[in-house]
Amino acid sequence: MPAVKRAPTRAKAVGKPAKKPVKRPAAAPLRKRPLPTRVSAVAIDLGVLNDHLGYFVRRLQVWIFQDFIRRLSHIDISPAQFSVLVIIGANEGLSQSELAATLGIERARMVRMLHLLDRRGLTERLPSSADGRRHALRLTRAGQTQLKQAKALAAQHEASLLPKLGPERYRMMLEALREI
Amino acid sequence: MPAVKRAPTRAKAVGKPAKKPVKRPAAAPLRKRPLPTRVSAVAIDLGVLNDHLGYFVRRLQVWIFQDFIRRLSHIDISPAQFSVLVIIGANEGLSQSELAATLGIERARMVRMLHLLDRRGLTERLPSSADGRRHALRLTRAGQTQLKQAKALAAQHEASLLPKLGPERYRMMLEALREI
DNA sequence: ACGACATTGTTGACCTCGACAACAATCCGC
DNA sequence: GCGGATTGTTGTCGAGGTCAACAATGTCGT
Repeated sequence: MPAVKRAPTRAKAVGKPAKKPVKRPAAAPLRKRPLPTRVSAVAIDLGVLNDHLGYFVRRLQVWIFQDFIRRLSHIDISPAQFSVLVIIGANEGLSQSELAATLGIERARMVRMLHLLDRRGLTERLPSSADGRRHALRLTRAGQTQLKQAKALAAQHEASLLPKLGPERYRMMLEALREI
Repeated sequence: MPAVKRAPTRAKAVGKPAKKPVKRPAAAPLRKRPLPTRVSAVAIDLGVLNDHLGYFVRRLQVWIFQDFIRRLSHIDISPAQFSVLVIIGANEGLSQSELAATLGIERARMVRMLHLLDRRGLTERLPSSADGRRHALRLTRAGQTQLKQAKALAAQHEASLLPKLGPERYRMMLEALREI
């Protein structure tokens, strides 16, 4: 009986000393008669996934983000960070809550993000004149410079989407999505 | 000087005993003159984000997934799990690698996902007849039943998108995305 | 037939991110 | 002046993506 007794790979490497005998087998015994496997290189059927917008939107989003991340990897700016910098740059003095709500990011998450951007010297949190609770956000000089570079790279990224998606499809989708 | 000395919230609560004095202040000293804050309820400018397809695709994806998750919360099936069940159901006997590649999920991730679905009794990993390395995947009886329910709920979810996005926009986008 | 190499499934470890809960400081309305 | 809401903050949990290492197995060239 070949197959499937291959679990005990590197039993106890560095884990904590006390930790149960480790659920080694992982994939259960499974002792049934074999199955014809797949017909090999035959295209796999997506089934009802073909009728689900969410599936395709997800795939497209991941694909777009990968290209974006790759192109901005030089300056180490993630899509989320880019959106934060853009919004602050276009709305100097807004609060963290407004920023978070605009981008659909949790307030708590935004705190840590801004903390990082602060440490990198890209953003500032100034005391708000009217409201002692708020922080008025703005870009530092360095932040403005960085944002300019990021925008240039992001524009290249965006331009690269056109041929890959088809110019008509691209414009159609962008227009449709803006309205939603 | 009010504002911004509010960091020391719950200094050391439950954290480990030895753990540095904790980077308490978090938001740095910042001692500059205030800034006019925002003009309050004025709509926030998205800036160049308006020209980035990725931004809107991301927002749409998150929005769609939230609805999906909410509707399938009864049976506790995530979008990723749903896609896995659908693919297995439509391609009985395929391998984990094929499945992972089809859905754009890492092989390592797929292992743990299937481990969970196995434990829930929805899927099975049978020894492949031809290749001792592979596992031939398929749904258990319970998995088929569960998938049927999930498909019904997912169809409701999908139907709910139509009015919210507009029927023409919906069909246009689904068609466009399928081709990519 | 044998050995180098590729594939498959698996585990461990790390990191990002979303979601909650709790909290101090502050503001607002009555 | 007091109760309740808002803002920024920290801690914690869990889901996922990524990468490296490994054992078992299969494949191919010679």
